[in-house]
Amino acid sequence: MSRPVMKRETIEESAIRLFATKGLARTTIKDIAAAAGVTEGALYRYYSGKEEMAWKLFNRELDEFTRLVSEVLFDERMPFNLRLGLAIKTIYDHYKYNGDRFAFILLTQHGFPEDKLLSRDTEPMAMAERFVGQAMGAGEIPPCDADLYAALLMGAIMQPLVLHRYNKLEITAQTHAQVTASCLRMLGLC
Amino acid sequence: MSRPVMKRETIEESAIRLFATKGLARTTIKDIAAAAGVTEGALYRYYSGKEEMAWKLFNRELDEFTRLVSEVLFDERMPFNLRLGLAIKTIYDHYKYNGDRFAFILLTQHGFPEDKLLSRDTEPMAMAERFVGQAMGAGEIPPCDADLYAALLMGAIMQPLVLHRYNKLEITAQTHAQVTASCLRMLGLC
DNA sequence: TGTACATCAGTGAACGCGCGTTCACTGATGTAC
DNA sequence: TGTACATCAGTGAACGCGCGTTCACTGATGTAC
Repeated sequence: MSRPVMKRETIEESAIRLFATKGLARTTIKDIAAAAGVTEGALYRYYSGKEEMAWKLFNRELDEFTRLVSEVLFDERMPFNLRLGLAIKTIYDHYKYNGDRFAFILLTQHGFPEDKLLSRDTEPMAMAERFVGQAMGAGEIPPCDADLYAALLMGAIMQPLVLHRYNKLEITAQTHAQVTASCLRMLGLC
Repeated sequence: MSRPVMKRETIEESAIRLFATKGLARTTIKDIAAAAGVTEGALYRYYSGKEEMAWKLFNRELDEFTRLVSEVLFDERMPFNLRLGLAIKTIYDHYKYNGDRFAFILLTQHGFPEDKLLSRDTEPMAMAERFVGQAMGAGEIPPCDADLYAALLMGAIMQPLVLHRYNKLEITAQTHAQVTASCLRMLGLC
């Protein structure tokens, strides 16, 4: 048995939840510590500071998201339209069951300094672009700017989730299917 | 002639530019004052504080944007598809010629406390929803959730601009036309 | 088994600095007469 | 026209507080013998 009942996970969950709801800047170390039931110093056993913690958690969650979606998006046993549909279902499910973790990467990305954002490698955008590129190469999508279509796709898929987070849009069990249908029409991938 | 050469506009322009590039939280009063060529106290002649200034500027810019787009989006002399195309052109032009002002409303919205966001009335989303609703009522768009389609539309239109701001996507003179075509396909409005 | 020591997650109080804010003041411009 | 005064945009220095961070310490758990 590992030595004590470490509070690391509790701290990280509290931080993510607060970052996702109040934003990076408005969340203080004191907030996080209180939510996690520890004192403020405890945080520094695991991270060198607030900024580093936020950035590491952000990368962890974004990598996890990209991995999850890539798995179905590039499963070559399925046709492209089915892959996209499953990817969208995966995204909406992930949002449904991990609202805070998802909202964290969805809403706080603009809170980091630009140079940090630019240094990331496993971008979701690169993933989307690769998908569109492959479908285009296979002749399933009319020739186009893969990166522009990737942008349109990501924007359309994510915006409903942002709005839902602000209680401005209802999301039902059918929503992901309607989003999929719309995206397929947009891409000309039917 | 109004009394002195007031620095108010300079301060506001500097603030918007800094907010748009560094974000609300990372921009200090000292930054704004330095960029505007005034001392820090000058700001308080026009605003009661940093928060109030940011919020007022945000509302001003968002209202201006909504007004601009509404003008063409609800011009009943044109058919719906033309209206949407012109609205998208208007948006992309506004971004092109007022990059900082646009990026300010595009990127800093998640930096305000949620209750402030919820109190706004002239939402761009409401505008988009109204447009989709009208087109649907006229039988030009197959029946659907107007609010979901509005979300998809807004997401698709805005995402390329966000990415361009981070140097992750090129935008050319033809981009807005490609975006329009994609959106029309998505809505089934051809 | 019991005793002495090592480890280390978390404490709690203090620190100090960066930040937003305040305010008595300046000096240029406009107004009264 | 000239003189005395009012106005008020912007100054500059000080303030104070909220915040992230530090660090000597505690006490529970594991290890050596």
